[in-house]
Amino acid sequence: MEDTSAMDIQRTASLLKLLGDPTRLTMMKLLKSHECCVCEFVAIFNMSQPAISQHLRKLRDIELVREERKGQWIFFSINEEHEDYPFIRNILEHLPLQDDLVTNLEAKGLRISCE
Amino acid sequence: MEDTSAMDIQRTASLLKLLGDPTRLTMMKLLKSHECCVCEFVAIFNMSQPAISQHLRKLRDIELVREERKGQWIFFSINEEHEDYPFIRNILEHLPLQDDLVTNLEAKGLRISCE
DNA sequence: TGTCCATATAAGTATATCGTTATATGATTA
DNA sequence: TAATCATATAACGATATACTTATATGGACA
Repeated sequence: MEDTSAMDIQRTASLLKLLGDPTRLTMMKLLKSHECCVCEFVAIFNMSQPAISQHLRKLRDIELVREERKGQWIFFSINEEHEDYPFIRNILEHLPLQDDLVTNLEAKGLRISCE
Repeated sequence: MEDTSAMDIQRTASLLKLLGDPTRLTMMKLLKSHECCVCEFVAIFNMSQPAISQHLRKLRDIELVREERKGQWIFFSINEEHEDYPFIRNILEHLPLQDDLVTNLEAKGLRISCE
């Protein structure tokens, strides 16, 4: 029988491992203040669309983010209902705002809006 | 308003990556309440001595832990002076105590003490 | 001084991770 | 319905990671 506290360590370690990638960590910080769609992330990170899609899948697999289709696009947002969200929010609050990434997108006319 | 002591995304990501390993995360949690030497970790994690040594080196490389020789042994402790220690402490406080690992060591007579 | 013991490093291997390009999927819309 | 667009998946390669075993190092102390 496994010790339940060891499982907590285990789960926390895999959560931290997921957040321990600069692309995913920035994604999470960004999503804390803005919903974003895949193509926006592609523009922000200057990375291929599949690479972005794979990062988002990892975040979604453990339900750190949610997706919602709006018109042509699928928007991702932080799942504030996640059991570990308070813990995650704590981590994200230690990071500098990444809003300039979105501002730059807007400046280039690449920001998607669905109003 | 965001916390003023904002951490660099890149540096935070590599810190989280380091902590995102169950062995190292447990080590850090343990070190928060007990100094431990390498051979104690070997007994606790049931892992080879070089494996333990390599994990500790990673933690020491970014100065999360300090080492101090006491007699034959080298004891490791948490570096509370680390710039990011408050952040790290926050993470560790989210974890269940791992003191039973040390208690079990004592029960087996494997706990090293230097008095 | 020489031996012993704890720890560190070296070298090698298996697996994981993160990117790529090519292709599939599936909703939207013309 | 067919074309289009955004996104997902597949397949693959390069590099990183986390172990292993073998060996080196270096302080403690007989």
